[in-house]
Amino acid sequence: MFDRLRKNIEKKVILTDEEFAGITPSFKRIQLKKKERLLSNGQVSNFVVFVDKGSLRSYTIDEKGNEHILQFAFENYWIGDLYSYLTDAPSALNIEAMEATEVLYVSKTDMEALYEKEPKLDRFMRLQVQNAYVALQKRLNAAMSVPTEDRYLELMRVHPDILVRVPLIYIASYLGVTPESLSRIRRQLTVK
Amino acid sequence: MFDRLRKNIEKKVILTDEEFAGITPSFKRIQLKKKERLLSNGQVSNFVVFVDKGSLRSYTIDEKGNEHILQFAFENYWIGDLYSYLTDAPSALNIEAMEATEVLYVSKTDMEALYEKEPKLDRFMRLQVQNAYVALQKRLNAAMSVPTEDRYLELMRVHPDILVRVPLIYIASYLGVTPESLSRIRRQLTVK
DNA sequence: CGTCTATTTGAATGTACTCAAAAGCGGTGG
DNA sequence: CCACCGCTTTTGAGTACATTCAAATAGACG
Repeated sequence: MFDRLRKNIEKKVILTDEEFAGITPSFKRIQLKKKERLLSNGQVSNFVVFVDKGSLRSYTIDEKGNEHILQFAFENYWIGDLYSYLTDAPSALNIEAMEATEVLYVSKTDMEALYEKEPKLDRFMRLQVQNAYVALQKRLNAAMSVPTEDRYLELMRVHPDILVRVPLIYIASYLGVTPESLSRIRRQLTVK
Repeated sequence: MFDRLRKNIEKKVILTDEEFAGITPSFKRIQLKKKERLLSNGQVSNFVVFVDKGSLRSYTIDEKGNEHILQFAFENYWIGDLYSYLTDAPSALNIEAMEATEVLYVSKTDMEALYEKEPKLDRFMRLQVQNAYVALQKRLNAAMSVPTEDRYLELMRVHPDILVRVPLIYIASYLGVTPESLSRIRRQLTVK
């Protein structure tokens, strides 16, 4: 039931069976249909979720109505809006299932209580955020210095599953280009 | 001597005089001349610094030899390479003084000892990283969805001091455009 | 099978880039 | 104190790359 969650946490901190059992009651399993939203912009992200099955994307919508994907989340990923979570301000993000998805949901209230009760989880989350920060910095740097084609190839290299699970329009949005441009880049690649 | 540091930490956690006195011996004051480097790529960033006076920039150099600025750090900023710090891997970043600068330097060894000794500092750094993450996410999103001109104006609005302290070439690099392009954008703005 | 969405392709446009050169500015040494 | 040197900023011209708009094709799903 919570195998995947435990394995994920234990990549960073080891828990006894008792400790883990103390955590699980705060996690609620939620089923999402394709295109169903976990968070809509304007709402407060007073939760965090762990993806047990399926996939989601978080994205903003600009004033022209264009979507910009910030993050994909597959099995074993954590997702939420940290800004909104920390400040209790309305979120600018939307978080939506890309396919039938199951997440383990913890409310902010429960999460803060867990941090108090189980310091290892506190440490776990700190490491989690640090890693996320590092990954984000790398991505920003790539966005500024690496051609779209190379970033596409790199993404496919690191996440070959994305190609089959995620439509091109979303990949294009994640890379910061239009679907048309990515389609052309792809064609160039098949020619080579 | 450490007034600015204390004020900075106490924006997030309150320390008694004793607690603060327990921390300061780990900080070493370092003077940097203009263009002098705190970190060169290839070195391990086994430290973190607090900027007490002056300013620095962190940047990468791509295979074409172009620089890409990731971060500016003025008075009251913390800077280092978190990735290299966490993993002990050689850094891809350069950190360089933009003017005569004074930083308060803590080695990783000392810092980890301080975390053990003073849990409040642990909490402080966690909040620090969380805020940095949130700011970075916002910047990535803006880079994808907001025109350069608007990002330039926003930067000037939030940091009017940058205009006078930082050369245009660095601002251009931070925004992810060439100096020529930013110069033209600026001209457009004066016409309007 | 039909409908809705995703992907591809084409043509015209625009935005930022490169390369080159001139003008401006600041700091240093004579 | 001024002249010079190096670096920054501006300007111009040509080019490359991604965008927009429009339309055709392909695929997915009920």
